[in-house]
Amino acid sequence: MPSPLYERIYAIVRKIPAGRVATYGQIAFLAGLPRGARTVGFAMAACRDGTVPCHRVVNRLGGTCAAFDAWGPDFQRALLEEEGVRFDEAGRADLAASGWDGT
DNA sequence: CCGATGACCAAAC
DNA sequence: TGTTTGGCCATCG
Repeated sequence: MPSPLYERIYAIVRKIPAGRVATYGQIAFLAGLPRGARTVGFAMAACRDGTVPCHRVVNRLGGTCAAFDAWGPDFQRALLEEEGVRFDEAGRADLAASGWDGT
């Protein structure tokens, strides 16, 4: 059972609706860490709960994370596309259209 | 307690 | 447009 901060981050990630993606900075802000995007990534790295849709969490570039690329970048992208997330020609998630505002 | 690391972000070149 | 530099927060040795 990780620190309460982790649970808070996980709770926020779990609140992300399908078809939407949130950035680490956004989650960090909602978690109370306006500048702790790195910490959020660290928490995601330990997201072995299985109940956290970490695949809906992407970096500000709208691209997939290195860890996801490890098992296959297309995996996360296809998964998000399956949920309805729009992608541009650059292969990055369209945060402007499918970005999660926190609602 | 201090130093190093990391699924990052923003600005600068 | 793509790459590089510095800084942020939390965890581990």
